[in-house]
Amino acid sequence: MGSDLRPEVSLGRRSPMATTRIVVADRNVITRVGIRSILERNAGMAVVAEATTYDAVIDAVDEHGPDIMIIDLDLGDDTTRGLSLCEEISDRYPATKILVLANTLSELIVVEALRRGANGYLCKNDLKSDELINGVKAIQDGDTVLGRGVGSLVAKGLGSTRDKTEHLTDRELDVIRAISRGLSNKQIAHEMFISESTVKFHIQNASKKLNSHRRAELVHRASAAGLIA
Amino acid sequence: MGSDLRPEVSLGRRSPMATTRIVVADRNVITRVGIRSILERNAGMAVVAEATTYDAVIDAVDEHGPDIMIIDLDLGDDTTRGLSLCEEISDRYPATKILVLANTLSELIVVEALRRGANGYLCKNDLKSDELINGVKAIQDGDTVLGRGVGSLVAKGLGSTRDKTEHLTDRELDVIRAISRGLSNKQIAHEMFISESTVKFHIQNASKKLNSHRRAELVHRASAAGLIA
DNA sequence: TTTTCCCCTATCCAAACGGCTAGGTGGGCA
DNA sequence: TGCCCACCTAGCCGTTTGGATAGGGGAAAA
Repeated sequence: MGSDLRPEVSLGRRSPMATTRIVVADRNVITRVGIRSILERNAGMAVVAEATTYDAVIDAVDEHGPDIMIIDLDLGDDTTRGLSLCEEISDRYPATKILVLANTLSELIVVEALRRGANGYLCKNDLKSDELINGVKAIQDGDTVLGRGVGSLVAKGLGSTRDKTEHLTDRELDVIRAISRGLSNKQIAHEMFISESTVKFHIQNASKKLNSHRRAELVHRASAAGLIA
Repeated sequence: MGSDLRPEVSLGRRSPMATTRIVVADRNVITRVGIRSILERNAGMAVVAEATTYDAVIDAVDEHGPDIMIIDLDLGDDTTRGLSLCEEISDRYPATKILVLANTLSELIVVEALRRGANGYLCKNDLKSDELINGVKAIQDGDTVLGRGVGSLVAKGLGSTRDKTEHLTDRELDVIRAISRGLSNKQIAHEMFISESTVKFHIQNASKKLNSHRRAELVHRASAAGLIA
């Protein structure tokens, strides 16, 4: 089912013995070293660069033009930038495949990443070594790889909530962050220089998008989706 | 400053050339491989076992009696068990030093871990390879190691909020988890087979401990502290 | 230019919440 | 044995919510 989404066939440029050149982006050394060890244990894969910031990722891709880019979206404190990064890389270097390696599983992020050009999405938790290796191979062959649990999540979301989900507006996020700090609508209104009605308006819209019916749930979902700190 | 907390001097049992035997507990392969690679790059350190569940940790320590145990508290879906694990290990194997390697930095967890026998607390994010290595060495020498940011956090918390913070009871956590799912007090009461009054009671107690005044904030704090998923 | 989207505002009402006080039970530890 | 603590229950009252409905303005895209 994965390959249906992006039906590109693998180009002939990959001879059987060529090494796959990989760039790894993750702010965490342990993870970088771990990925490198697992991949290089496998003949034919070489990690040619590591990056820890969004800008460094761009530089690394510019310099090495890797076959595959393995990236944790969560480099800075803003997952949104990681998503734009996917877009930028897949626009400028269509030949470079992107494998997102996330900490958390969030429907919102998964669909958004795929939409912006990611070729795969694996969740670090409970990932096995060979799943990583096979994932990389599959992606290089032009498949789209969704890890265990990810696929069904996306499938579920695609039918029902995709349209609602889209993404939250800036003001909606501001309001949610304020709520997470325990502020009442009145306090939020005052802080944001808007009326209480508007606060409620934003909350209701955000609630519909995240499919929640209580502000506590709203905060939790936004938090779990990595939308707020 | 770290060593002041636990002033044990290093025992003579460590000859200069002996290898340090280490057990690593983390549910994430990438992390396990990463830690192993970083440590074994260093002569004199050997990872003798890896564990991915609470029970496996106990088994591993029973079997290998390691010098150092590196553990991510977040093995199952219950950090509390990770904390009891620290207690159990430090009780039964006082010679085994415990280094907690956490994903998130939470005052609550840090103080609790130290109280229960952890000898160090490092945060994976932005950790450098040599910080890990030096941390392990320092811990083996009997020091208490608190990573960048962790120390000041604890110092800050020690004065002010320690007493209130303590820890949440099981029921309180259950209620918070239910709240995060968007349930009303009535629904929670029904689900937990208790009265609505009791639900409110638990919420109020938990709120005092986490110093919040609104259920949304409560959820957010518990979430940020890693107490709920 | 028309549509679309984000942002802002308003009013209504039932339900839910927070904060409080004041109790009762049973297990574990000193 | 008595104390502490986690757990459970009750009622009150003012405030805050959720949910619905019904608008207007401005900026950008189609």
